[in-house]
Formats: sequence, structure tokens, C-alpha cells
Amino acid sequence: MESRPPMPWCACDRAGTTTTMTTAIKKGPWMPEEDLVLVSYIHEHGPSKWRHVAASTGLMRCSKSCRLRWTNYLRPGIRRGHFTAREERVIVHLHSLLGNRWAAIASHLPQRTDNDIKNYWNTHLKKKKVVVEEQQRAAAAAAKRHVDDGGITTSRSPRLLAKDDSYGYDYDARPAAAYPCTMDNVSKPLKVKLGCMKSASSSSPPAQDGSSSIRRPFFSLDQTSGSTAPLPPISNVVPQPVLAGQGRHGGRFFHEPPQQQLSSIMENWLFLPKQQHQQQMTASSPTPTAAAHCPCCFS
DNA sequence: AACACAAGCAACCGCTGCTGG
DNA sequence: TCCAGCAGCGGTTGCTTGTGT
Repeated sequence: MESRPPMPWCACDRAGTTTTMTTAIKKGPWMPEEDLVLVSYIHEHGPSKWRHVAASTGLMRCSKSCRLRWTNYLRPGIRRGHFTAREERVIVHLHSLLGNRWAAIASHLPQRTDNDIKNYWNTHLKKKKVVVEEQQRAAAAAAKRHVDDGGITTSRSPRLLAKDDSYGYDYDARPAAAYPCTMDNVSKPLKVKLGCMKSASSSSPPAQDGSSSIRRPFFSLDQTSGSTAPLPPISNVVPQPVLAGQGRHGGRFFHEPPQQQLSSIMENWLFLPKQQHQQQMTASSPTPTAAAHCPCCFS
């Protein structure tokens, strides 16, 4: 193995490449104060030019760290915590199609970050997948024995299996504890770590279910919370996307509404049994246009 | 109550590809 | 056309928290 000098994580780690970064780059968990600085800067200038963000804010963080913190944690509209049954199914199906292309998968779940999905896959779904595959193998072996014995067997497509509850419990019966899409992401750690939120009771413990006990953050980037946030609509803060999934400015986190919800075609494909789906596609789309956008018909 | 182990997740790392000079 | 800089992406790490003994 050829030994190379370790590559700097990002450009601002390189000695001498910036004039302002004369001190060590800070690593590790972000402090609430840093979050505030970053959010304030992005509020003013927008989430771009990450190198300038790092340099201008005085944060001793490299540009990548700033970008990651924003995209994975501070960005408004992201949902954290419990994944719903539907989200799980989407992830499982898209992963079977796309593999570990987390950003592509995340583009169909715009409230989730690729990092979140990746973590969720690695910690939850991968294990489930192994269990399911083992069950399928066992079932297939049993069916084969049945056929060998002269019996009748039926096959089920993976899609049918997924439409059922193949994981052994009823997803939809589980409570969907939606994490509020607010700047609680910032205010919660602020409250917990600094205890500086006037609106939060000093004696109340942090929310355990992912929801926040903070009644009114003193600022918010959330459009839907109806808070008295002094910030403009996020459309003013966040530059409108170019084309989803295209290139580095593909706006993977800032998709327009068509990406914010699954398209009907995609929903169709994900959640309907295959035969039913194909019948529907054939009936409803005499032209190949719709089918051309359907992953299974397309392939 | 204390310790060990496991799980979850935020952040780091480095490669890749796009853009503009 | 080439090259440097920048941002995106996926893999990995290590810290924190939860759970069992």
C-alpha cells in the first residue's frame, strides 16, 4: 500500500488556503450557540457559499461541517425521529431499486435527510431485511419440498410481500409521532443545554417523544407553525432549486412540491400489488408516457 | 447502584463530479 | 482542453443513551 499524506477533509482545512482560518478547525458536536450563529447567517445570506459561511461567521468550523449541520439538522422542514410505516416501505422499496443511493432515496422523502435514512437503514431496516429474506428462503424451501412432493404451490412477488406486513407487525397501527418541522431543532438543544428559553418552564423535563415542550421559540424558520417568527418565508431564505437531482446545485433538499410528495405513479408502484398495478397502468395510460415514468414498467 | 454491552445517531472523512476561469 | 475549487454523496467512526445483568 502506498502511503499518502492524509487529505484534508475540505479546502478550509488546508493550511494557507484561507486567510481567516488561522486557528484550528473545531470538530465534534455543535453547540447551540454555533447553531444560532449558523442559522442567523443563513437567514441573512442563504445556504450557499459554504466556505464563506465558515469564514464570515467566525465559526471555527470548516465549510463541510457547516453545510452538514445545516442540511442534516438545522434546515427547516426536516422531520426527525420516528419513521412512519409508509416511509419505511418507501425506503425498503427504493433501496431495493437504487441500492445505497441515499440521496436519491431521500429525494422521495424530502422531510428526511439522506443521513437520517442511511442511519435508519443501517440500524433498523437492514436487520429486518435479513429476517425477511431468511423467512422467504425458508418459505421457498418449504414450497419447493411441497412441489417435489407433487403438491401445488403459489409464488408471491416481492411487491406482494411488501404490501402485506412482511415484517411481522402492523406498521400502520403504530403511532406516527411526527416530529414538528420547526426550529425546535435549534431551540430544543438550546433549552436543554442553556436553559435560556424564557417560554420554557425551567422545571419541565425535555420532551421524550421528539416533540418539543417549547411553546414559542424566539425565532423560527418554520412556515407552518404560525409562530411570530421574525424570519421571512423560507422561499426567501432558500434559493429555489434548479432541477431536482441534477448536479451539485440539484437542490436535493429544496425540491419543489412534485418531489415533496410521492407522485401518484410512484405511490401506485410502491404500494399496489404488482399485477393490480400493471392492470391499472395499462388501463389508465394508453400512451407509454406514464409507464415511462413508472420504475417497474419502465424497466 | 454500578458496570457492561448494544443501539442509535451526529459528525467526520475522503472520493467524485460539476463548474468556471 | 485543462485545472483548481467547491459542493454532494456514501461509508465510517465514535460519542451518547438505553437496557440488561
